[in-house]
Amino acid sequence: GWAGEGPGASGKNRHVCHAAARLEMGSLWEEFNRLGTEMIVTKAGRRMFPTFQVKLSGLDPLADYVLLMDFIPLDDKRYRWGWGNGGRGPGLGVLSPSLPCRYAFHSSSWLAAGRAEPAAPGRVHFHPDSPAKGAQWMRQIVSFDKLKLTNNLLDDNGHIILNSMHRYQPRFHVVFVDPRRDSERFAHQNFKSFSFPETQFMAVTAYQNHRITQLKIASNPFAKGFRDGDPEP
Amino acid sequence: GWAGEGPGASGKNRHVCHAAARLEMGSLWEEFNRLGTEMIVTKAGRRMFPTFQVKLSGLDPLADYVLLMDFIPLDDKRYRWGWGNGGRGPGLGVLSPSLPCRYAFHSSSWLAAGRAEPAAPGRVHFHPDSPAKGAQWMRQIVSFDKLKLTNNLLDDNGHIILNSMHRYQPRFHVVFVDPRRDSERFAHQNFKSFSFPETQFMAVTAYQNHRITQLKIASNPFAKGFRDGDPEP
DNA sequence: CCCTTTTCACCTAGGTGGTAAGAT
DNA sequence: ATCTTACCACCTAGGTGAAAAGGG
Repeated sequence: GWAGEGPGASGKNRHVCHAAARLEMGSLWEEFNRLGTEMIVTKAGRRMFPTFQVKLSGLDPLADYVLLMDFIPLDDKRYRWGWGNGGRGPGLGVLSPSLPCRYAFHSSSWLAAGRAEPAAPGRVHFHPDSPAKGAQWMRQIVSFDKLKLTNNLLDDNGHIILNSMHRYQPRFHVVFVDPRRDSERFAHQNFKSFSFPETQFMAVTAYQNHRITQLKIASNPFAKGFRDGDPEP
Repeated sequence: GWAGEGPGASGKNRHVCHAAARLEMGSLWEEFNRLGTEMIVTKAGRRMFPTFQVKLSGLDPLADYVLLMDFIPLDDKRYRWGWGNGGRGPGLGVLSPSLPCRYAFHSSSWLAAGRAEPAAPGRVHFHPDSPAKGAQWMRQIVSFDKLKLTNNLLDDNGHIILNSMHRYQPRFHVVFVDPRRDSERFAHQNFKSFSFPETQFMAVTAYQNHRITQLKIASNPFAKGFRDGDPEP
């Protein structure tokens, strides 16, 4: 679906006010989201799967834009995976209305386990083709497949630093490169942000929900080695 | 070594007049050049080996530059590989003083065989990081490893089109992105070109000089499968 | 005969989750 | 007990020259 701009869309520069972004692979994202998406974080950095990809429209074909992503904590909680009631029955499953887990009855689920760790330095990831003309960005799908997630607070590879067992919302920003000399004064007008709720996820160092593991194996080409059954188109 | 600018260095824009480029892997290029470098061209496009790489200096760190390459015919001849005298003795080897072939006595050599084919459309290859700031270009070695050579006159992948059995000189160009509104009028002042004689080569569809083949196998990591003897650093 | 095309085994380079060991 | 790390087999993706087949 199309993510609307956040509050305060008024007063935006004409080069971004009509910008729109459609999330690609939306049905796959939703399939993961129904189970509770998990993303692996490692010391060396791990790519996201599904990859965050958007189709852009409404840009000025002749203007320059920078595209970037960041990740914001969805709440101030730390989570753990388990039963939480001493194993006498299924977990409550959902602590937040936005944390779906249909299968809590059959297995474990995510439970709040205290306050969030201090937020890591809020890094951003610039799309490596930045800057580029609006026409270039709109020509085809924009893919953030070079973006990597790490749990290493001292990372010096420019990867996105996240806390494991915390929940995050990816955000996508379109920034107009303002050629005016005093462009800093208009910085707040020159960008537009997009947030797709179906892309939120739990950062983990190892998968907790076995259904997530199976869906990753089934849909990520690089995990084909772990598929067992007969293939399907 | 450092390639000097061509004639007419005067009148250049101050953003390029001090630009300098040092060819990387110079000793490897010279080793190939001593034997008579050959580069494979294919329908699908083939990378060069050695890869054309330069270390830049003298740019304005804050100015934008575009980097690109093109290939110019070294003469108006078509060549063929063989003895050329009916097999009664070694070939003459060198038809041009700039076409070295130390080993003509022991094997075959390149011989002129008529006038050159009509020149293919003179394409250029933009370095994919273009445009970027001078500081970015000077930070590390600039590598043209995405550049591919093809003999397909109808190529629509943007590869460099060359005629097989013809000799070429790679050229490297540094172009200052002039922010002035009437920058077209200064286009001739805003670039600087570099030409390294040790990078000239013969375009071929299959290697002719067996020594070239062996040196490629010995030095290109992707050809390691064809090495036989014991390894060396 | 000379040159080009196609296919192939063999590499480099790097993205997967499994697994077992390690850390707290 | 829970979470993290390091290593591994197994993939994708794509760059090599050899060899055989194709074309003029």
